[in-house]
Formats: sequence, structure tokens, C-alpha cells
Amino acid sequence: MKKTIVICGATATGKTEHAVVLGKYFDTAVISADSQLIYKGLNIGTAKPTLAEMENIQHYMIDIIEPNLSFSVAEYTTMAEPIIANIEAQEKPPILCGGTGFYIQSLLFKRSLGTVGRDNQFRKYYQELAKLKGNTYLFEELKKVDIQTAEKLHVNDVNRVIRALEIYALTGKKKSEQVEGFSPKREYIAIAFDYDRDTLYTKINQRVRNMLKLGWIDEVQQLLKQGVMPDMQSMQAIGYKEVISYLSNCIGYNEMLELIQRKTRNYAKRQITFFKKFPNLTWISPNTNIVKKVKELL
RNA sequence: GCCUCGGUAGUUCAGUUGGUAGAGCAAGGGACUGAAAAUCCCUGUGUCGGUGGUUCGAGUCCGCCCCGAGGCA
Repeated sequence: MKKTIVICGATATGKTEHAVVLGKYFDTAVISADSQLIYKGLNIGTAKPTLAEMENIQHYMIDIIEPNLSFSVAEYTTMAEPIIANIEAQEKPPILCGGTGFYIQSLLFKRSLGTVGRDNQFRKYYQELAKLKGNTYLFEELKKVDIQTAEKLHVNDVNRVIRALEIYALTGKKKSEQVEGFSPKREYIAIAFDYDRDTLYTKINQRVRNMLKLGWIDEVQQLLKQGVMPDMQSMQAIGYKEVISYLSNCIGYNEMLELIQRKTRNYAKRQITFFKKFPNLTWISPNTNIVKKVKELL
């Protein structure tokens, strides 16, 4: 079985185009690992590859869900797993490309995610509870049922505290019982581009400016017309809410631009932190010959 | 020219009745097991515009100068 080729790293480092180059060379398909590219209608703002950019290389896990729906890693894994298995069956190396480290992990490592789905009612209830009684109250609730998980979390990490409570409420089992660690599921090589911070930030700033020029604002208007609401998961993608604020005259154009640039920079930094710890990842200089490098690593 | 208000961390500003400074944001570092472009944690020394003075001691009071905003001529 061929090893999976992973192209990951921060946003705006040219992952997409390099994946296409590799796709051509190895005559194989690309599987996107990006939590926002899955949404239909979010194109410019997510830097979704266009048909032209894909250059006839098959791309999976893009445009697979309506923008008014929510999505999660688990669903991602369930959908992507058969695809990747199919490519492997053809004795071709799957190319996994994207900036969502969490999604990449889910395909490379066996993880005890459990079978517990999301319970929106439950989450809403506890979110309200946190607002009314404070984060500490929720945290104490978690301590009562699952002290091990509570010890790993911070009181203010409400999302995770609620998830732990959710698992207990729905299954009667502790989240800490489900942990299995990270045993590898398939062989892979992983590459990320190592830009110095200043260069990366400059690239990000330019890219955001360009997205707006390409019609990002129209795209957002279109989504709003379709009934997509600001609190939906798809609208948590960087920039969309800022464009909405601009459209409703809450902020000016420049403020919107700078806000989006800043948030994207912050995001890139978080991605870098995540990938620093990623096992077996090779950081390469941006002008490295990707094909040569990949062959070398394989 | 006169009057008023400002000039404090990269930035926006706090700084009680004088005891050599502190928040948000930025920036940097980190976490991450069904919201992950999300969520969360840690890190704050800077000629307190300059310069004289009063004082044991001044960002804080007084004089002069420089810069910015506004007002009156």
C-alpha cells in the first residue's frame, strides 16, 4: 500500500497548488482536509481552489455540505475514510491537503472519538447555564462526574467542558475512559512550508486584500440571501462575520480589511503551533522542488 | 498672539489626596480526541514629550520649551 502524502501547514503557504503538482506527478487524487472548504457557497473567502486551479486533478471533501448545516471531524472521517481507502486500493498514494490539523489527525491515527454525537439542545442549555451561573459552576459539574477530564481542561474552555459533560450525559461514560492515544492508522509522509513570520504575514495581508477584490462581499450577500445566518457554523470561518458587519454598516471598509487580516494572522499562528507537534512532519523551504522532496521522503 | 485640553508599553488608553507604573488589543509561546478558520491558557520596563525647580521622594505640584487637537482674536 502506498504511503499517504500530507501537505499541511499554515494558511496562505501554497498548499493547494503544490498538491495539484503532486497529483499530476503521481496520477492520483487530492483529499482536502479543511473544515471550511466542505461548505458550498463559501468560495472566495475560504480560498477554495477553482476548477482551473485543480487542473483536472480529482479533489474530494470540497463542497459537500450546505452552508446552513453543521459539521464535525467525525463526519469528516466517516466520509473521507472510504475515499482514501479506495485510492489506496488502486495502489496510488492519496494526497491529503489542508490546514485543519484536527481533520488530518483523524485520518492518520486511530482515535477513540466515541460514538456520541452532538446534542444541540444539551449544548444550548449548558451554554446558557454558563452565562447565568458562570464557567466555574459548569466546571464543578464536570468535576463531579469526570475529574480526570476536568483536570486536563481549563475552567474557561467552555466548549470542551460542555463536550465532556455531553459525553457523560448521553452515555453515562466518562470522556477520560474513551481515550486510546494516537496509534497510527496508515503510513504517511508529511510536509509543511516553513515561511518566516514576516513573509507569511505579508502574504496573508495581500491575500485578504485580493479576496475582497475578487468579490468576497458579493459572495457573502449571496449567502445571506440564501438564508445563511451569522451564528451558523459556516459563518464562523474567518472574515465572513466581518464582511457582514461591514454590510450592515457597523464597521468601515478599512476596519473590516484590517480585522480580517489580523484574524487570519492569528489563525496561521495557531496552525503553526499545532503542526509543530505533528509527528513525522518535515518543514521545507517554500522554494523546494516538491516532487523531488516527496520522492526523497518516500 | 492668548486660552483650553492632550502628549504614559507596538497601539488605544487607566493611573486615587505626590511614594520610580497597569488594562484591552497587537506581538510571542502553548493547549487541542464529534464546533477546530472554532475554543481556551500563559507572557506587560516603558528616557511616563523635553528641561529646570519644589520635595526625603514627582507620571502625579510649579516654571519654561517642543509636538498634537480645539477655541478666541
